[in-house]
Amino acid sequence: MSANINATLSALAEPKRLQIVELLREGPLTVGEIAEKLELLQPQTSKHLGVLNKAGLVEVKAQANMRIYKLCQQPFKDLDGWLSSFGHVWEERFDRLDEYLQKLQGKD
Amino acid sequence: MSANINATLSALAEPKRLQIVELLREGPLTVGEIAEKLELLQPQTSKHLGVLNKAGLVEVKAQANMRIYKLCQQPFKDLDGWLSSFGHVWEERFDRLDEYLQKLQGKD
DNA sequence: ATAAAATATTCCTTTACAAGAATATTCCTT
DNA sequence: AAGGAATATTCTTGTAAAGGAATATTTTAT
Repeated sequence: MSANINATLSALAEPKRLQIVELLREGPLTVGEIAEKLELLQPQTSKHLGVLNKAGLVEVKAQANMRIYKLCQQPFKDLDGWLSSFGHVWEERFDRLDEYLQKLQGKD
Repeated sequence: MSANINATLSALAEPKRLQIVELLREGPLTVGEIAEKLELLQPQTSKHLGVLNKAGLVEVKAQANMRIYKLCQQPFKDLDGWLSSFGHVWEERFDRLDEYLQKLQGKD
């Protein structure tokens, strides 16, 4: 459903949001806990979580008057899949730069 | 030398730059070729390549009056490594949300 | 019903950054 | 040496987005 690498990368590119994601690796947390652990103000914590949620990186569950946020796994799997599409680049024994240079030479 | 995930993510978050990186998966290219294939103007192509270079995602080799750009592998490996640090999150059989909810219950 | 706690939302200001256009630089060719 | 090709740089402008402060919303407790 979501292989939107761009959206995932944009959401993760913001330092505070990256921190939030890293914190959530250890398990679900409420907004207040996230704000406290990362020393963020509550409003910006909520806003960042909103961005992460919109990008599909995070999901919420309401519990009493608080919201518990946890990571979604799909976008991370997608990102991992995308990264593996680079695999063959490193696999190649020869440096394709040499190949390219020879190709240039041949144009004379 | 570089495990700067933030820098890598920021550089990749820009759509055109992501395209450039995806294009370079298939091998080294000159600025002109990149600009042509992605239908970008040369100045912005150079600028995006500059950003990618500064972030360490790409390296240049001067050849005649052109510059050949190719991907660096380290940052992608780092990113892959970072992603695998999420592994244990999905591995866990039980949803830690349940665990968290029980912990909340216990606070009464 | 009211107050208080937890979270979300709005408004404003500031900043970062990408696009566009023009120009500068570098290197080759003749 | 001069001209042209490939690339880089500068300057300006427009825009998206992050931070701060204040306020609104929702839920629980009394």
